[in-house]
Amino acid sequence: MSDQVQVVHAARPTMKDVASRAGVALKTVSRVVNGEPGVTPETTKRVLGAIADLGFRRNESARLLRTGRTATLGFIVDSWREGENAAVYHGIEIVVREHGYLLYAGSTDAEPELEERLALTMCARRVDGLIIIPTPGPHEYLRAEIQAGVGCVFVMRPPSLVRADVVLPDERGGARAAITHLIEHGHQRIGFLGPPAGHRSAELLAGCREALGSSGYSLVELDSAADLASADVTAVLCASQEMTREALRASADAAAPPAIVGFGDFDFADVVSPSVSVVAYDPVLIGRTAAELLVGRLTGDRTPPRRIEVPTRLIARLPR
Amino acid sequence: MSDQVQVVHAARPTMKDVASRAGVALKTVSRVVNGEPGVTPETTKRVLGAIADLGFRRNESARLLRTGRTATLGFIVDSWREGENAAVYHGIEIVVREHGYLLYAGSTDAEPELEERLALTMCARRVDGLIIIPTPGPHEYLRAEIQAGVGCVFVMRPPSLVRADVVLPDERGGARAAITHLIEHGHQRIGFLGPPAGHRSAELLAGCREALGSSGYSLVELDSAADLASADVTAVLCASQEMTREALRASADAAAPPAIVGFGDFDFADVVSPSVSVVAYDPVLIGRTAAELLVGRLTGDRTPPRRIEVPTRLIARLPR
DNA sequence: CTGAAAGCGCTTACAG
DNA sequence: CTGAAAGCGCTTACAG
Repeated sequence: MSDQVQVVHAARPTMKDVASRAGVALKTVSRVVNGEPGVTPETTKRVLGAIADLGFRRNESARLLRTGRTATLGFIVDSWREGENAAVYHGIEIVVREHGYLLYAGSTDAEPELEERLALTMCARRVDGLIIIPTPGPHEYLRAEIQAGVGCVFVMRPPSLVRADVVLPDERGGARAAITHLIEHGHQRIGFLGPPAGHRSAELLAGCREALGSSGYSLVELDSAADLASADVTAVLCASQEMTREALRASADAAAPPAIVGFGDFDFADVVSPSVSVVAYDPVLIGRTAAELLVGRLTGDRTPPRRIEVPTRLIARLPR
Repeated sequence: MSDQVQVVHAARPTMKDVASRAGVALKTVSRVVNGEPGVTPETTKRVLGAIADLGFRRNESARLLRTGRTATLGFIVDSWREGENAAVYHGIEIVVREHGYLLYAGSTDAEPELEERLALTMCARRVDGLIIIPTPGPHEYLRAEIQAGVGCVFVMRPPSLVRADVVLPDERGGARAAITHLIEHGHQRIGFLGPPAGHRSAELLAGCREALGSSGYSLVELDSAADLASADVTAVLCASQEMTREALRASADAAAPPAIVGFGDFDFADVVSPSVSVVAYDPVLIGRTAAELLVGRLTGDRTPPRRIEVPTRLIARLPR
């Protein structure tokens, strides 16, 4: 795993080097570098000169070790294949940048073991906090770290076996809006295309049932787009971008394709065929919200763990 | 910028704490933690016991400071909006994980100032190397860092004003294949939709001209998809996903839409309408290649800077 | 087999 | 206004 050879870098000048070149004590260099008051303009100039001559740049890692914090957050994502996740990242970064943090990032391919390894590695580097799009696995391994003061915010899905903040889209409300819209357009037998288990499916199905109420109309659960034709539905709600894509492929050559509603907007949504409606939400906002919550935790917010739902809205598109 | 309040973490046990609890010297704890030979099974057991009792986890940041390296690379991306970039990231991560590094990541919104700030911040933390999808701005600011031993590999675009490794798709070859294909299908007046300046456009246009040769057929440069109709072309090559999307939107209601070829594959490419062909390349491979090159540099590869082109291939799709 | 000392590059807490 | 000492949490180089 660690097969690096020790590389001989051109030696970097340190504060000690600057001090001896300027003919002052280490502490004086530190004062100048940190802009602390109480240094003669003359001394300051000498130090600044030495810094420039040597091309000195303070080693932030050393400073942070002494300071006790790392000014670093970690972002752990289940997969870079989901288009939304890069947008979540972007939202996190906006906040991170504002507050002077740097971000470790890593992905897990939805494997619990990789997630644990990555999260604990980041904790061993003493990140101040972690934002995680969790795998379905258990998360007790984080308890000791949370106890030790590491902030943890989950995104898109709640974690299992640990109490922590979570920020996600209002899936239930989105599903309700989708089903209501489909019913209004005359659909009475609607398919649901998504994994049989998992948080997303459970929430979406709950929303669907709420919207169906006592209408008597039926919801048909499908695990594969291949079953779309035989299921005899006139519309389908897809749980993810991937499912939406599968439904589109399966319907490409259909004489009467079903009305497709996808959960989550995507870049080419307005130019696919057959046309799709989407339950859109703002993944950038999810990232921002999570990061702001985390920064709040790190700066003293001791209120109980929160669950924040970001609104969804239906973007309906008629058949082209 | 840095408005964090110092948070009181539950004190983390250190090696010193473990040592005193186990009744041994610090160095012995270090030996056990590092699996160094020459410790009695009995002593080992005592130390391990103390570690477990205290919930000790070695502070990697402290270890790395002493060691002189950080086992950290940085990835700087111009934008998370380009779908390919998350895939490049994934490729980098595969290699990073294998070699036991951790990755700082950040985006620049294609702003040179942000890139410089981010890169120098990472360098101040003493990253071992940097992988950068560069903004169009100048990159001399990196010279001192490269001199000091920071490895730098650029991706997707070469940097300006600094010599360094670069990994990118074979844009010219891709454009050649696209134009050749279009000519074979009877197109004689072909549009090019892309920014008027920049590396990508220059390479693509060069490839187009090579393929057109002395055919006498014409290439029409367009900066906006809105000009597509009036330009009187029967086909168009789009320089990026964004341009492809614009071309699709502009052609959605056209009676006779142009044949569209997009540079860069994307998730829904097979279900859009009108249909598009794409010049595909593997962004994951680009990331892997860049990371492997960088790791090579960090482990002693002193050969001159390289330019590596990853192959492209045309995925042709007939009108639906 | 085990440990006391010095040091990575900085900051903190005190003196002068 | 300036500096010598101690320390952040580890490892390195040496002794015993």
